[in-house]
Parts: sequence; C-alpha cells; structure tokens
Amino acid sequence: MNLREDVAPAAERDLDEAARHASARSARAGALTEDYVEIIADLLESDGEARPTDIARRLGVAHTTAIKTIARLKRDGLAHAKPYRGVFLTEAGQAMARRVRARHQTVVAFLRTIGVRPEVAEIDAEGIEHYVSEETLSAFERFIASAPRDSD
Amino acid sequence: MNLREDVAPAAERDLDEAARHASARSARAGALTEDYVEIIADLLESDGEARPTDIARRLGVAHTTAIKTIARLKRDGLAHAKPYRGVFLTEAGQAMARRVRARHQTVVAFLRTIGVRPEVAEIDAEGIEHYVSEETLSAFERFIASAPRDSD
DNA sequence: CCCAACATGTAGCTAATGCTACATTTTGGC
DNA sequence: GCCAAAATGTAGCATTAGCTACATGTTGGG
Repeated sequence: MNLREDVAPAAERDLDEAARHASARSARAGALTEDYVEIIADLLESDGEARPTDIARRLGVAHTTAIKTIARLKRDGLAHAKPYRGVFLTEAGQAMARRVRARHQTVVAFLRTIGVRPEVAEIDAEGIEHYVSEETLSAFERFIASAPRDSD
Repeated sequence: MNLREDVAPAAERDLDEAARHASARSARAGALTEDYVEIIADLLESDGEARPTDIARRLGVAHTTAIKTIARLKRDGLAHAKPYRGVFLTEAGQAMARRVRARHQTVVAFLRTIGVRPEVAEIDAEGIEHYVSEETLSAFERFIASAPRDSD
C-alpha cells in the first residue's frame, strides 16, 4: 500500500506507537492473571487441590496478596472457590491454563534451542511468554522443528 | 552438591519458582520506566526537547499520567525538569536509554530474522524487550550474525 | 501588548498489587 | 473430643498508573 511509508506524518507514527504501547500495557495487565491460572492448574494436577497458601508460596508473595488476586480471578470468571475449600478453575480458566502452559513450554524450548542455558531460559520465559503473539509463537515452533537436536 | 537434583524437596522447587516470579515482577515494574526513558531520548534527539504532552501522546496516555511518571523518574535520578521547561535525562537516564534502545533494535532484528513480519516484530518487541537477559540477548545477536540476510 | 489558545500542572478519584496486624476457621495429635 | 497450630480470611496502609476536572502559566496573532 505504501511507497510513502517513511514520509508518514508524525501524528500517524505517534498513533502507531501509542497503539503498540497500549497493547504492551494490556498484556502487562494480563501477565499476573496468566501466572495465577498457570500455577493453580499445576497445583490441581499435582496435588488435587490448589490452596491459597501454596499459590502464594510459589509466587513468592504474602498469602493475603494471593487471596486478593484470587478474588479478582473469581470476579472475572476464571476461577471459583468457597471459603476454606481451595481454588478451582472454570472452563474459561482451564482453557487459559492450557494455552498458557503450551506457550510457556514453547518459549522455554525455543530459548534452549538458540543456546540459552536451561535455568536462564526458565527465568526469561517467565517474563517473555506473556508478550509473544501467535505469529511469533509460530515462528518459534517452526524454528524448533527445523533445528537439530543435541541430545534429549 | 547434588546428584539428587530431581528429588529436590518441594520446598526448594517452590523457592526457585518464587525467585523466578519475583524477578519477572521486578522486570515488570521497570518496564514502564524504560519506555519513558526511551521515548524521552527519542524526542530529545529528533526535536531537541521532550515535552510532557508529546511523551503522553507517544504512549497513548493522558498528559497528567505522563507528568506523574516523570516526577517518579526525577525522584529516581533518571531525569530532571523545571516547570514548563521540558524534560531531560541525567547521565543515568542517558545510559539507560542507550542500553534500552540497543536491546530494542536487537529484539526487533532477531524476530524479523526468524520470520516475523516487521509490524508484528515491533509490537512484540515492545513487550518482550524488557524481559530479555544479557545471556538471551547474546544468543539473539549470535543468531542474527550467523543468519543469512534476505535483502537489505 | 494583550488575550485566547494551548501547554503544563494540581487535586482527587479508581483499581491493582504488594504489605502487616489481627481475627476466625479447620484440623490433627493426644 | 478438645485445643493448639496451621490455614484462611479481613482490615487497613502504601505505591503505582490510569483517569477527569479544574487551575495556572506561556506565547503568538491581531
């Protein structure tokens, strides 16, 4: 569409940039939610229950912080819980958990493939995973599939 | 110390995971700061001055939000400004700007190299860049250097 | 040179995420 | 079966980042 891309008026460039920042901002807001959902799913799978104290310990925050955020998850239809009875995921929560977990694994595997050490890959993935678009995720998968494997 | 790494007690695994989350949390907290510093540096370079209204427009937020965050940058020794006189970066702010800009370019170039479209690379980089460790950044650079270039 | 338009700044609200201090509920050991 | 310890929950505080409404400063056109 555009031979004139580099003479785009400043106002238009600003709009683009503002949109990019707005998108990063909303991903940032969703990142914690994804972390909680992922951890709850893990605990349900490994222990059969997800208790606020365990969730808090995994995140490294006070249990009250976890309780407050769990209330938000409930309000947003991702989890349900009755007092003193542990936390469970709704269908929407489970769907998010599946998506988030798959993405996490892809990002870790990708980083390792390009030569990042496993421990560092885990740390960086924890931050990066929330900001990777479908398109970039596909590129990661394509790359993993095409790369030679060193051991396993 | 550890042949028994995979029988690491649950408490220890939790500590590791908590540390990873804590690290992601603090990177999250620094992300906005880096965005501001990067934008201020851009504006100083292109326009010779960085005015709160322009910064706000680039970020897509109200000017009051920008003013409040600029006050935080000042408090943290990254910027200085006198009322109605625009914003400038301290030495620390300039150093951060250089680092952030270089990292941003590396991330964008890397994403494009693995086949992500330019517009999407820009969007994803805006989120990803704040969470990339030195080690991962090096891996990106190594990869870019070793990859065949398609045009340029 | 003055006043209207625009930029800048202040005040005060909401919401999210962290915390500590304290209260209540469960539960397991004796 | 009771009681103490552990888990859970409530209340209230701080900080950050967003907003709107309003007040003040700057500046350029007539």
